[in-house]
Amino acid sequence: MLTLKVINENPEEVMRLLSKKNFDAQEVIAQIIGLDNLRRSTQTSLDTVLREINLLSRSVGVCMKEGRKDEATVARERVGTLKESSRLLDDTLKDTEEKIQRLLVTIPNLPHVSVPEGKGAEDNIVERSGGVIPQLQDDALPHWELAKKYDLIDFELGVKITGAGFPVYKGKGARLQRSLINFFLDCARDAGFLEIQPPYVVNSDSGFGTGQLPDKEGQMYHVGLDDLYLIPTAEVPVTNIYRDVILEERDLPVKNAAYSACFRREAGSYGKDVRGLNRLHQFDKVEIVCIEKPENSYERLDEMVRYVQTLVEKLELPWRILRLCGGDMSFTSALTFDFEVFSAAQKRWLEVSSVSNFESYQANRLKCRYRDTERKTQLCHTLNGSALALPRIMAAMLENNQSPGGIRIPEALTAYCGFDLIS
RNA sequence: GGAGAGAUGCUCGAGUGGUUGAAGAGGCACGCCUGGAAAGCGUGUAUACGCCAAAAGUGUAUCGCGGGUUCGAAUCCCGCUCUCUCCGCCA
Repeated sequence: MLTLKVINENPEEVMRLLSKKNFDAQEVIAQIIGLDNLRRSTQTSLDTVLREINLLSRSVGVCMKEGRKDEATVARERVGTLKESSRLLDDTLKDTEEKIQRLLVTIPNLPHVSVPEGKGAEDNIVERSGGVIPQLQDDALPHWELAKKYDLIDFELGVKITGAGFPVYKGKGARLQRSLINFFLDCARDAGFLEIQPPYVVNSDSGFGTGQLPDKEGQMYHVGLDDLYLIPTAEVPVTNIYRDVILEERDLPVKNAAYSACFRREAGSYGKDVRGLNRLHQFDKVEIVCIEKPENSYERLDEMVRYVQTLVEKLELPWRILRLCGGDMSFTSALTFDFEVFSAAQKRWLEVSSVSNFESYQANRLKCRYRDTERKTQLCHTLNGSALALPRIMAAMLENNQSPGGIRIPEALTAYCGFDLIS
């Protein structure tokens, strides 16, 4: 969430930037500023009353010791009346703080200046692209047909065991999954990321810290009995490592990478978009997370984007990078680059990665700070990106590399999976 | 799941009602000392919010979390969470 400081100091600027995200902040900003003024004045009054109570209480002790009982009684009675007003002020303060908090979390992050104007996906800007889109034979199959033909993935079996969106990978399909995970983790380590194996289930504090709660509650599977959530991405547990943490400047940047299964309810999805591997309730992903000093965070974002690019290149997939427009960006992001690979049989681009700088928006929720050179604490910037999500990589790989002789495995992976052809 | 013990600052650890944000030790930082280092000595070492134009300063809150008793709570009472030990179960 945004800090009160930013809102108080530049309300006009905040509103102007938010309009880029098609968010009209005028009313909520006015409310917050009003409530914040109330909060300040209430705290000032409360502090004054509490101070007097403290002084009087101490004097009671002194009076009793010196035998001045009458004075002590007077002080005691005075505290009694002050106590009542302090209770009222305290109620007002807490109530006001809660209201401010509730409003703050409804405001999305400010977009970076380089974010293009736009309403939706059609306004995203292609930043750069690479690879070669293969010319497939006329009877080329989409990946769900290939998966069946070569017995790589059984979607119906998943339906039986769990439900739609929980595929069962078999044989070379399963081995390919495992290879991709190891490949991505090894690449991340070579690029300087520390490998983390996080819990797949998190508490609500963690859900709040990264912004899934309260607004996106319906997107996560909830384990009611224990009030825990299945993670929608490793971003949640990994970023929450740094919740309520004050890092030293020398610790930055933090660069973590984690594989996890990801669970998403994807309520409301349907149709050809969700066919096969295109959208699942459970999938595998390697995520990279960085914590960085504010002045370096965009440089770090750039590094992460270039890193992800090396992955799609090694996998020999046709790719492009989109700079998301204001209207298509997530609630919490300041700048996002999406990676898409071309799935040649479906003849469409599939999103396989999203790399974002959240600036201090997540850090403010997380209370993730660092001590700068002047020993002052300030909020870190947090960034993350998929590197990469498996299913659509698998889809594009199967489709693009098919030929009458079978499906070719890109060279970078053969050492990991132990075969170079699926036939 | 059953029984018991506990939770204090970066760490260890004292503290059972009255300037205790918290003794002491360690760690860390800076300074002195040294040719350099060690040792030694000295100083400093939480966070949040408020007041102040700002710095200096100052007020309030925080001893797992929430509530209560009291003029006053780290200290007493209640609830919750977590950790540890023993038993049971178990990959």
